[in-house]
Amino acid sequence: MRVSRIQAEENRQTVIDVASRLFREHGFDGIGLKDLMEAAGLTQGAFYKQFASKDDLAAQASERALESATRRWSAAAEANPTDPLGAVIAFYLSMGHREGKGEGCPVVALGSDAARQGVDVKASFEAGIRKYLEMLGRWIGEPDGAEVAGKSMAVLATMVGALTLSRAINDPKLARAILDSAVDQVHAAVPPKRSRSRRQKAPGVRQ
Amino acid sequence: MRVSRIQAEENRQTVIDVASRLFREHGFDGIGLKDLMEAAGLTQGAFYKQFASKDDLAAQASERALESATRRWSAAAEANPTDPLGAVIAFYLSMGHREGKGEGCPVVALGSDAARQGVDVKASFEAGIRKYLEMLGRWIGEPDGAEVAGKSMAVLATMVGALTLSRAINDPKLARAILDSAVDQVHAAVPPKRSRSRRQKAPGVRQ
DNA sequence: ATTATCTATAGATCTATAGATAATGC
DNA sequence: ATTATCTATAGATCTATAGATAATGC
Repeated sequence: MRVSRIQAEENRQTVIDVASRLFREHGFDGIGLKDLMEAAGLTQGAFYKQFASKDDLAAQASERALESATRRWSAAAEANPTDPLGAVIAFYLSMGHREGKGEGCPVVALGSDAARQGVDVKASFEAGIRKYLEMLGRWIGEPDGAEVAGKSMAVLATMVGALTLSRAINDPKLARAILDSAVDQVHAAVPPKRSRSRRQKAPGVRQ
Repeated sequence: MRVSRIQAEENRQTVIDVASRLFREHGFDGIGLKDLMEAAGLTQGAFYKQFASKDDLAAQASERALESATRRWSAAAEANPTDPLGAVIAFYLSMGHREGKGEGCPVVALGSDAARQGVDVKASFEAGIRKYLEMLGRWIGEPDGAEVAGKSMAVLATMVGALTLSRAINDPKLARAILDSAVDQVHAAVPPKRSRSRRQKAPGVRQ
């Protein structure tokens, strides 16, 4: 029943991948080790040779989920180099993302859960969130560079909040209206490149 | 061991109140009926004379939590009639709110959990969210009234997202920066009354 | 000889139900 | 007589561990 080291490492990676999806779908408390291991093609007994505890897996699966999410942002941005922020906003604030919890943003799928977890899970989230902010900063960045960090934070908050709200309600029309409003607000807060510098100098406009 | 109808109804209300706090602290899956009932001063066996199931309590406790949250918004607004929105923003986007999950906004404390629940829990959240939007709309409302609903949604999204992000990370400095950025963005999107109409007519400024 | 995985299980906990108890409400 | 609450328990599930098994790696 023993497998090679290479296979064992592959199995470990599969467990993390599977967990990053199933935790997003059911929450950390909503799925047990038995189901997680079976979804990875193993039995529950193999778990503790690979991970110290369920919390340990939660931290590693969170890290993996955030990595996958930031990679998706990069891919969307690279596919649309003239408007990377617009491309990310378009898929993030979409009804498809609302419905695709398992492959979607872990901050929304597991944000409430993460707030109840220990430092390791929160460290995974913090690293991913910093990565999000870094990317946003690059796309929002202006010649003078002032307030870019703050604007990135506010934009990310709007995105996370809109998707959270859209998923907590039944009515798909209200959900879509919330997502659309968030798109509008981000576009207003970060004017498209062509007219950005002109708008910035308009009097009385903060941020 | 039997109590009067009045006392029984009081007990039921206590269970809902206690659950609205403990669910926010531990999540729907993070606390059992035994602990919930004991926190309300009863034993587990009394539960099913009062509620049909744990899901039933989850829906009622969500409703109660949202009612309590919208009441808190009203109170803050009435205590500061010249700037109700500013008053709500100030306590909502504060480090105190970040630390007070059990008495704080249920959309942030239970948003990820609510997305996995059935229609009843989501209906409780939807009603509370509509109430939030209605209040924001009243405070943001302009003479022409255009786009108020959309702006309310975007503001609520920014608030919910910023608090969610602040709780998912370890670093209190980053948490505070995120909350502060959200305050700035809301103030930028909704200029204070005195100068609102002037700012609205500035060219090139959307929303 | 080592070890990745398996089967089996300990011990705790979960939701839900059953039957006893004792006070209410008619 | 009714019923709100209690004690007790069924049956399922949870995390974690123990010991067996069989293939790897030396």
